[in-house]
Amino acid sequence: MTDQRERILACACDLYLKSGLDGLSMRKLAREVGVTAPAIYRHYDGREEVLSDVLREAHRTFAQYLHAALGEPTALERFVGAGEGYLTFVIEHPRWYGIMHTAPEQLGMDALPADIDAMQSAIHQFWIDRVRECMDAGILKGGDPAMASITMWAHAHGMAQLFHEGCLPGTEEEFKTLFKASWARLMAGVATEEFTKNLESMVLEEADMEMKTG
Amino acid sequence: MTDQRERILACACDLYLKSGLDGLSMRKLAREVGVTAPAIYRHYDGREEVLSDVLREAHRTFAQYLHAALGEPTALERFVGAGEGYLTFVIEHPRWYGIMHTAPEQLGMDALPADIDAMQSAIHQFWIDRVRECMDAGILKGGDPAMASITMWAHAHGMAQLFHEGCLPGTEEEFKTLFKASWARLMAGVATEEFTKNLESMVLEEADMEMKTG
DNA sequence: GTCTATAATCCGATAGAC
DNA sequence: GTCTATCGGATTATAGAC
Repeated sequence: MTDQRERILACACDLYLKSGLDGLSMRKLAREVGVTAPAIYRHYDGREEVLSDVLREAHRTFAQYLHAALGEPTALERFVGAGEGYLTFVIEHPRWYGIMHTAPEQLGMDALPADIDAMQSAIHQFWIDRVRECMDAGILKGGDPAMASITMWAHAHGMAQLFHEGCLPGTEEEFKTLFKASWARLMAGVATEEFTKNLESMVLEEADMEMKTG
Repeated sequence: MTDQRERILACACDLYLKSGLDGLSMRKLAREVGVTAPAIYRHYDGREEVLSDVLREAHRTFAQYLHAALGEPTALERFVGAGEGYLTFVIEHPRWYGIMHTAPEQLGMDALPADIDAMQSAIHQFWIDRVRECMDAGILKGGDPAMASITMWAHAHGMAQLFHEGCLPGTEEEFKTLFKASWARLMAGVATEEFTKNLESMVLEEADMEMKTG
């Protein structure tokens, strides 16, 4: 029954979110479902396939948090809304955020399943679209939206990681404030205007040239 | 003999750098050293203590990469040099970078040993000092150096993570270029000047206020 | 579809001989 | 200091009865 497979997946998600990757074994999963271990193999080929489904659920949930911003009327609000969705997901679902950034080999896979890879690409593309919108609206500086989105993506991802590692002091609420203040610094730039003038002509254009020719 | 303990540590580092955390078991370590497993316990209380020493080596190496920048004559060059040291370490030693950002519990420890915690603090402080120098030199905008350094730290860390996860396309050399271009964007800011003017008066000051009163 | 039973591996750690 | 031998536990996964 597909019914039972869904029950198993639900339990697998619960178990992972509660105990982490190491806590998600076929035996414990079976106990959680209320059957014995071999019964799981009737519905899943092995642990790897279970993890794939859990990972799929993580991406689905993450995409929901982001797509909520699509209801906003302006490019700026969709941009900010997507950022807030990201931030909320990071705070509310650290474990799901974690598995999404766990190397496939560590999950016992040689490579990511194609459909999950496609979900990642779609999420990445969603971000690029939000950035392009804001470029067109004169909110973000012009240029390649994919490049600018990498900068913001890296910043957000780094903040999330440092928070989850406990490298940033404070509670969740303080982290939210810290995150937004840091984002604002990224928007405005950390260097002085005088220095930036020199930097832009020296480094930025040179690097963009290299990227286009390389 | 301390001699043998050093040999074991060297093998443990090799083994970890080659096979990762899961590949570093007491049995495999013993085989690598050329003895049997119980012999390791004469020099180390257990796996946890071995991992502590490996982690210590990672921090030592990382600190060396950063401190090389202290030979530079100006604040800007020390700042840039530290950034390049960071980038080089990230590229040359992904596994060591990885273990430095692995949760203590995942290493089988309840907490980080005090001396390693102190090494982390020293590294963090080193960064804040470089930022403060550049603020004093008029290169970076004024404010709390610790806050500005978090923004840059998060960006660099995020770039490193995305690179190691394979989320960023390209070779190591292309990543270097990408990293520097992204850094330049962080220095100059991603938003337009018009938008930044509004943002600064709306969000940034408000957030800084919250941080100071909170 | 689920069960019992079990195979086959791996692990950390220890006792006691030498 | 190192060995052999072993304990006690975990895991994935399968065979075959029901």
